[in-house]
Formats: sequence, structure tokens, C-alpha cells
Amino acid sequence: MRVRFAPSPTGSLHIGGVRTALFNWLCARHYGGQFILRIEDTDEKRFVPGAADDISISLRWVGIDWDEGPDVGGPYGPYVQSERFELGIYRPFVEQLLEAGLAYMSFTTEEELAQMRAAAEAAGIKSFRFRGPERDWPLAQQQEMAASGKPFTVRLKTPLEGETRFRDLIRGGDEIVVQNDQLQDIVLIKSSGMPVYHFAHLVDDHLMKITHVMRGEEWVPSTPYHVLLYDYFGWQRPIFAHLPAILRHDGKGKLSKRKDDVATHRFRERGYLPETMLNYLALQGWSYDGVTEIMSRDELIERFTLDRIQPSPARWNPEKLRDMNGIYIRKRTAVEVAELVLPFMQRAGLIGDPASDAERAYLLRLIPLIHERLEELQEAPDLLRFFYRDVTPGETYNPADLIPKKHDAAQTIAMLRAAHEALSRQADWTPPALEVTLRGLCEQLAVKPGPLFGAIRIAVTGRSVAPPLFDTLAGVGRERSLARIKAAIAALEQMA
RNA sequence: GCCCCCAUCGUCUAGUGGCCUAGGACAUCACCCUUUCAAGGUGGAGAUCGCGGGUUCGAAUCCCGCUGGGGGCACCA
Repeated sequence: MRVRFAPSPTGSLHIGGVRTALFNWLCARHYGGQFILRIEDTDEKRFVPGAADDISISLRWVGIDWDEGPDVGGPYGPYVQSERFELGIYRPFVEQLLEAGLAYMSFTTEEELAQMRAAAEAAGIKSFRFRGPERDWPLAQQQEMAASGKPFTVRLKTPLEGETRFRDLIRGGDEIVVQNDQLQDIVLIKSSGMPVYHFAHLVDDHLMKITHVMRGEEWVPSTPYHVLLYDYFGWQRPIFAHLPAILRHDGKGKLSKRKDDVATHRFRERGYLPETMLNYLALQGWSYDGVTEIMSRDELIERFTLDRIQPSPARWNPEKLRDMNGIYIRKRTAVEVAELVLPFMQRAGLIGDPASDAERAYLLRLIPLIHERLEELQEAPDLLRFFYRDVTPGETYNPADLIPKKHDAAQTIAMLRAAHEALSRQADWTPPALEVTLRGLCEQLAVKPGPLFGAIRIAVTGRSVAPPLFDTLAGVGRERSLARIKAAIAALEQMA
């Protein structure tokens, strides 16, 4: 089995593209075959410099590697279409078709074509199918016209009647059947001489001995042209497997570059783990047994089979992705999470770049407090901010929030004063020791832990939601904790 | 408009003629744990399997029609 992923470098790699690459890669690894990366840059107008690198980087990030490709080479190179074009690889195949009368030079310009379409529409013609007049010219006449310097494209000569049928591994029942009168003479070679996708990918797939073409379902409608071409050349058709689309979260259309945040590097930037992406993406159109969802790279390779790919579209589910990322973050060790979180802390300006040993040590100490609360790594700076920055009543938080439910300012002041006094005498500033002290204080004051701990939590962290109190106090440190409680008391007194 | 594809809880999905009074996950709700939030545990609600016809002793599973959704109709891929 030889499969490939053939993206075009028109921008950063779409997450749906990674899914397509993943399914191909998983097949190659599961069934034992080669996975090839080929860059299809035949669109000079939409080419984006650096996009090819983004594709490689994104694929490698999730753990997809290739046996043949632009940077690693291989027996059927080069693996970039513009380079293949320079080498004249497509030329003889165009000639072959032209000479066999299965394609023709078309001198109709884009402008003329646009006019014809507009005229057809105005005339109420339901659907316009273009076939150039030159399709019936002898080749010599076409060549003569071309020799006169008139620009031309090469078009596929599609049959006017009959039907074209092909099989798809995951959809269409037995066969997908298209009436040939629904086709039109598509462009194979642009007037610039550059081949178009339909032609280039097919020649390359043949030359590279691709056995299975796995691509997005948006290609189903153009597959008739492809099988026609295979038949015209007398080449064996590959096995087609059109992957289900990934729909937007609201179900309104496909996931799109313009409307959705789908660039692969964006997920990395938000703090998604590569193993999360690999696992989640594998489940976009494929399932193992309907019960098992969390699977490692190796398990995915072992379990992935073609017959379990869905024909119906998947829908992008950010909540599920988040949940899964939380699961994978929890699977990592504190040391790993600290390493993962570090760049986010640096970007937030909470830790220097480069980080000092002390900063690294402090971060590692704090990680256990947020580890199981983290779903996206980018949330870390916010969760840890009060360990690094001052907490000031009136600025960081509203002093009125210090007052627990069913309590008043005076009671809160009394509680915080007692807490401050008790903690002032506290020499052993470790979580267990702090717990003994503060629980003792609850009994002494005859209050429940909720209100007391809540007030201290807000005083020290500036927020009502934070990691467990004793660990938090230990993490913030004795002096800063006491100062923050004192400031809270002062703020409350000022209110009264 | 024309052509193609698809159709099970809100969402993803299991299910390939009888094991289905339809299973799992996310989300949601309640309870337990508990100093808040999470995590974890338990439980609940949630799908007459889009609708209508067939085939069959028997259909979510097979066939047809309809409806709905998606995709494609470029010198873009």
C-alpha cells in the first residue's frame, strides 16, 4: 500500500488537512506501506511563501512522519510539483493525450468563457457545460493555431453520452454513477503551461505508484474526470476512499479557514497537546469500537482500519477536544507540564526568558496545584498569576467579595484578624501545619471552614476560585500571605 | 438551477435482520467527596433510530420515494 497526503501551500495547514494526512498515515502504518508527502504548488497565484514549512512542522508536531517527501527525498522525487513541472515530467503525458485525441488545445479565453456563461444564464439555460469547438478539430489545426501565438489551454475531451462509474471504499453503495452529459471539458493545462490539479496529481499518483487515494469528500464530484483520465491513459485506477467532511460546530457548513480558528499551529499556541490532536482527529470520521476513545499513537496504528471510516460527516466539537486535552494533561507528569507551561508563563511576562533556575523550581512547585484543573495550557498564567503578582483590594478584587454569604463586614474583619494573628505566630509554613492551625481556628471561632477559608482565599489570591487554600498559602509564602490578609482587613475597615 | 454524497440522544458515535425495553463519550442535571474550583465516584434526564411506503415470521439494520443536511459545478486545490 502506498498512500500520500498532497496539500497545496496556500496558507497554514488546516486542521482538517491534518485529519486527512492522519488517516493516510495511519493506513500506511497499520497495513504496512509507505506514506508520501507531496507539495502541490501548481497555483502560482495563491502560493504563500513559508506555507510548505508550516505544513511539515504541523504534521511533525502531531507525530506524523513520511517515508518520502520534499525534505527526505525518495525514489520518485522530486516531491514538489513546481519542481516536477520544471523537469518536464508532465509534458509527455499531455502530448500522449493530445495525439490520441483525448484532449485538445482550447483557444477560448477566460473572458470569453465568462461571457458565454453569463449569456447561457440569461437565456435561462439550467446548467452550462463547456465543450470547446476545437474538440473536433484535427490536431494539426490546433497546432497551427497555437503556432500563430494564440494562447491556449489543454482541455480534457469528455464523452458526450454514456456514463462514468467508479467505486468508493466508504461511500456510494456499490458504485457512484455520473451521466457523462453532466461533465464538461475541464482544463488540464493552463495557458501558462502549468498543469492543473486534476492532471498533475493524477500523473504524480501514477508515477509514484499510489495505490489508495484518500482525500476529502469534496473531491467526489471531480472523481469522474480522474477515472476518465486513468482510463484514457490505460492506467490502473487507484482505490478511492473519500473521507467525510468535518462540519462546523454549529453544523452550518464545513470547517473553514476564513470563519474558524483552524490553523493547526493555533491549537499548539492555545496549549493543545499533540497526543490530544492525534487522538481527537482520529475520531473525526473513524471509531474503534464505539466505547474506547482514549488511544495512544501506537494503539491508533494497531487499531485503525479502513472499514471503520464513516461515510457521514463529523462535526467539530471544541468542548470534547478540551475535555480530551485535560485528560492528556493529567496523564503527563508535573515535570512535563511545567516544561510545557513555561513558554506560556514567559509570554505572559510572569517568568523571564530565559528562565532562571529559581523560576523553574518555583513553577514546578506550583504545577501540582493547577495540574488537574488545566484543560488548555494557555490557562496556566491566569490560574497562577497571584503567585507572581501583587494582590490589592480595590484593584485586583472588590473588597466586598471578602464577605462570605450570611456574614457582614464586622464578622469578616473579626475572622480575618483572628486568622492574621494565628498565622503570625505560625513558624511552620507548610500545608499540613497551616491546616492544623486554620482548622483549629474554625473551632475556636465556632465558624465553618467555608466562610473562613473563603475570606482568606480571596484576601490572598484575589479570587473566589483558586487551588486548595493550604497549598496556596504555602505557595504564596508567609510574608506575602500575611501582608495580603492585612491589606484585606484594612480595606474592609475602610468600607465600614 | 444541475449533479453527487450523507441521515441513531443537543453533539460525536456503537449497532451490518432477532442479543436493542438502542450501548459509550462530550455537554447537561442531581447526589457523594469537599475550604472554593477542578478531578474522581454514583445516578438521572436525553433517540418512537428524519418521514412515508414496501420486503420479511421479525428492520435502526435490506429496497423505493420524500424531506432535511452537506458538498461540487474555476486557467483553486
